[in-house]
Amino acid sequence: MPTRFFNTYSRQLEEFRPIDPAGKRVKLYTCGPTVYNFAHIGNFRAYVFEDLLQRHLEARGFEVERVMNLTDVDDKTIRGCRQLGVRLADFTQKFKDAFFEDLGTLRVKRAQHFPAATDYVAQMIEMIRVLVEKDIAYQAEDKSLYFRLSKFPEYGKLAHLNLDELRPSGRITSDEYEKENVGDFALWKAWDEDDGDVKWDSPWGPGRPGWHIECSAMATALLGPEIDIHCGGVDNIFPHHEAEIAQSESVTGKKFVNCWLHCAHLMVEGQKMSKSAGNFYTLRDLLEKGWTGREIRYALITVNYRLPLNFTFDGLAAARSALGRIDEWVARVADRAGSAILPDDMPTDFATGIEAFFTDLDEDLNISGAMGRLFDLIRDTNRALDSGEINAGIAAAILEGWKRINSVLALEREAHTPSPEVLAHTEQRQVARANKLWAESDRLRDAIAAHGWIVKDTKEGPKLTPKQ
RNA sequence: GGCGGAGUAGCCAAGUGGGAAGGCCGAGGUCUGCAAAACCUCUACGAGUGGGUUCGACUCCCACCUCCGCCUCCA
Repeated sequence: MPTRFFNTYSRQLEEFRPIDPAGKRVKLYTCGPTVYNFAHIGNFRAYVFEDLLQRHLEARGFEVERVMNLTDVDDKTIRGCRQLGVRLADFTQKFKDAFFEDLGTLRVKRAQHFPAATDYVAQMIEMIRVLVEKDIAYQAEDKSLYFRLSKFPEYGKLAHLNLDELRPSGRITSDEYEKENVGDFALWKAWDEDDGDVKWDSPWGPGRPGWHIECSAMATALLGPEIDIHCGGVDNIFPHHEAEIAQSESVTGKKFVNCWLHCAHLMVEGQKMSKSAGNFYTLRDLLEKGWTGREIRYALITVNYRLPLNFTFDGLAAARSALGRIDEWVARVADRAGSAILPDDMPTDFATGIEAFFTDLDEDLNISGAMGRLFDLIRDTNRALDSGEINAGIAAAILEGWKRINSVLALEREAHTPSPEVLAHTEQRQVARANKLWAESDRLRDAIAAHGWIVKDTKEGPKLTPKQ
């Protein structure tokens, strides 16, 4: 069964085929953060979705070359560094570092390239130069350079907007009067006083690149003129991705992107996330409230990317419970597998269940379906474990299946090893229990708990589980 | 006004022209010194509303209602 994705461009499910003639390498470009603040969970929804995409493609045998850019120069970063009176690079570095730390917390696999816009200004200038040469870019009275939309009739096709029908909104303000056409977007912004010392030299005078050209330049510089998949949030479709297409294709003459994937917005407790509504959360805010990275990952990843995601604390609690169930199951299967290294053949029901996890993801990353398969597998194997139908070899095979599934989900609990002290307490407690010294047993249980472990008495003896 | 997305149990949510997945919560049970945990079982005669097509509609068509997004630098 082929992998299919919903291409924003065609608004249809399309079979995925890489440009690579060998059908192996996949070029993936994902719009990254603007590093002017800590990223919020809405941002991370997109990055977690892209991570699921990358991991699933890899599980399907593709070699993914991914680029995620860092926008480290734009209006907001400039405003931020000016307010603090620090250099732009110093201002953004703090948020770059935080961003990578957050990606780690959410177990997002690292892209091969994290280009920073400020390292690619030369490439941006070169692209603009070509556009000027082709008479597609022009310099306006304000010294800035703009993209001449009349030269790119395709503009609007991704968003399915008819430019002639665009309703003038309040967001088109009067300061755009220098442009030939209100829709023409900036390629190069001429320096002005508000920019402080943030400026680069160019053939058209000092200034800085426009936002859209940043992505075009970094994408084509690192991945070449043709990209398999380009991702972002739905709000990037217009105008950002539309502009990327216009710029890149005007320069290279090639189809910029084969497949566009956009994830829907995230809401918090049914409301649009906003600072004024008091429901604006960075990842750090949630960690402070005691939630873990993988719980947040679970909550973000388990709703299909094309659906608006309502992020709630109930949802986080549900994620915690569901993860606990998975953890118990993994521990139980691993326990039964023991030291068995060579897996036996699984009963076919289990094997098909594991495969179904992946085939569900093949259909536009149907994560809900796939999670259903996983929980079916969990229930079925738990039942079989209860009735003693699973030997060590079969357990080892199931465990292998889980490892494959987890290579996509990245939701397995971190390995914890109990300290010698905890182990000693556990042993002493067994002695106390054998002698029916219940008070002593309970005291030791509390002592173990104080070290962060929960001891459970099972038929096979005491089991230690880390708290959380 | 234009374009697009979505309404399925208390919450999240999947698939499907013919038996309504799965998760969380809840109830019952098994286990247990107790507890906790875990595991098992159960939980929508009904799919925003009203029509239509059909032997049969949650699924297809039409209308309406509600919510959400984009409409020129928000993931």
